[in-house]
Amino acid sequence: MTLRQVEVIRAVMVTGTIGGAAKLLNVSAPGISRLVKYTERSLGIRFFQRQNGRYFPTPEAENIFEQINGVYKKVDDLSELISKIGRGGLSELRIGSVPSISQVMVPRAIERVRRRYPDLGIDINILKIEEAIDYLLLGRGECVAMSYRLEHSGLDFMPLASGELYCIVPPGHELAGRKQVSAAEITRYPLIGIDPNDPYGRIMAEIFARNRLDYNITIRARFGTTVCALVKAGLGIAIIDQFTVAHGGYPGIELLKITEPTRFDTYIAVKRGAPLSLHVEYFIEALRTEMRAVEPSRSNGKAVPARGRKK
Amino acid sequence: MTLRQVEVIRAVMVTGTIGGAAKLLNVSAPGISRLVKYTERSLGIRFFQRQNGRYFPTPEAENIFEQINGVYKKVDDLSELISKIGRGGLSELRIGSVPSISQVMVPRAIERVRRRYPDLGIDINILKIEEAIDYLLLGRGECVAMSYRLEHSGLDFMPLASGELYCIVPPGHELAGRKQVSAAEITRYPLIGIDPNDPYGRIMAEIFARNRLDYNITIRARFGTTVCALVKAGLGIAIIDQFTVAHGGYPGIELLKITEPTRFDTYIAVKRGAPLSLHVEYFIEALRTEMRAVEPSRSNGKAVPARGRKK
DNA sequence: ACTTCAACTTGGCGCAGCGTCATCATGCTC
DNA sequence: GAGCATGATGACGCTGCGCCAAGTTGAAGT
Repeated sequence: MTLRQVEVIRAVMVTGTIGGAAKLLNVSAPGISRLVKYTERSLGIRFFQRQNGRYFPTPEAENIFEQINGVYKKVDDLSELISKIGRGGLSELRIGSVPSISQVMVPRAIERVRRRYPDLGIDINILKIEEAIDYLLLGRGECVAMSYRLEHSGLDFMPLASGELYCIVPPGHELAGRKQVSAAEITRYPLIGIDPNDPYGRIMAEIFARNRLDYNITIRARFGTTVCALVKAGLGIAIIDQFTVAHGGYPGIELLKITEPTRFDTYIAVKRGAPLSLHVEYFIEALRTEMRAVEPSRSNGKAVPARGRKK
Repeated sequence: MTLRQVEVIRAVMVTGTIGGAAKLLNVSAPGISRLVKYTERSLGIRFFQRQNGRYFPTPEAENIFEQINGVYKKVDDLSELISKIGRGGLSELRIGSVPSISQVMVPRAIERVRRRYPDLGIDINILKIEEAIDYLLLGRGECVAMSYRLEHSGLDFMPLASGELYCIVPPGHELAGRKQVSAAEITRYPLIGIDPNDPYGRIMAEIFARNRLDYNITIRARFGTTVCALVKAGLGIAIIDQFTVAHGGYPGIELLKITEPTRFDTYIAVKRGAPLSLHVEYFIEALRTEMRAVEPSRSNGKAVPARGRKK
């Protein structure tokens, strides 16, 4: 007894004719005719009386009809539940992100996720570095997009994308309109920066350190967006990762390429050993796609397989 | 969503492994593996987490599991009902027969029916000719095995089998041990017969009429079995159709072939236009088979199709 | 550290269920 | 009696799903 048989029998009972059932099920009549006959033969039960080319149920079939409808209803319930879950219902995607990535890239990735799972509940958290570990370990979320990798035996890191750093200046600034600037030039202006104790701040600082340049942070902020706001307000210039300002993510400032090579690596952190939900996998893939799309240069060929996270 | 998929998902959930499910469903593991994967892919839902070659349900699947069990239960109910009906439960075979056929042939046919439909309720009626019409027209039964065909616009007749007539004598009778006797010889003894007004009786009488023989009925009975009993008691000899006494149906008498050709036709009568139940069709077929098996001579090749009653 | 084992996965193959269209038989309608 | 609608049947092709054999991978045993 297959579901197909139940379906077909029911359709014939409902419509009363083979052709009607065929139309109802969007198939051609011969298939229905054959399947009904085969089913009757294999079960040893006659469901229908043929009377002048018309089908009507036998007394036995009346009994069966109720049961069939019961089965059908249950299957309907099941299908509905499945489709609800298929659209993301009944479950929640809980993810975190450091501020730089959450500014532009995460919303774009989330938009993709929403399209794929319209009913999915989504919980996004902006986390500072130190919060991310607990966030994952305590199961408050499934993954965190981070701007560097830290060693922790309870976490796994997967590379996400690599970007560059830019120098941002307010419009009308002396440097505005320049194609690119060197690190040395940057140090000649009042700088707005992130606390170098913060790993994010260290990334910014590293470029000067590498070139043994002295620099002077006039204002320290914690988030890249704050930095942008301060720059926009004309309080100085700054260095920032490209993801924070991608897609015109922060209007009213100008981006300047930095002569020296820079690199800004991002990662997805997950709790080690915890299986990933389908949704979060989709999110990670979407985020990776979005971020690689703005990567400065990359052969961009191979897509990292979604589940190859071990080793 | 096919029932197969539900079945497989459930089996995997229950057993926890692909192999276990395969064993449970009596198929090989690759099929299960593939179907599960295909189903997950096509529904966009992950039912199982793969962990160290072990399957366990995702949180979503837990929800679905209940529903699947519900479907399963309903399908089980349905299967049970179907198998009950398949064994003949919930319905009744109601048939009638004239005495001559009911004596030996009907029970043998019914035995076949019982084997095929162990749970089928069976109602057998022994009917005199005149009762048969009402029996059918009022829907008291679906068919009647009769020993001749009558014209009635409300009934249809289908040929059943043709037999011969025999002369029966008590053991020790003068004719006992003879291979065959002629009609003329029979008339020399006291005869036990059926009322010639009764169509059944007329059949017996016809053999003498055809040969223009005078004969003398000393005792008149109504049923063939009564005739047999009277013969057995030594009260005379008689002519009787072979079906009544087939398979040693009436021990204690001797059968003598009659020299002249004889013929005893039987029919199945059904209400015209009324559809036949599967059971009664099976019964008719069984009865036909039984009766043709004792027919004196027939190429015995072709089986009349069960439903070819029209025209 | 190497082997072994027990799972699942993958590839290749074959059958049969069920889809299609074309054609035919039947009973109803005008 | 011609035309129409409905099913039945035949021929044929695709694909789901069965099988076996061989390849992975993590866990356990020595």
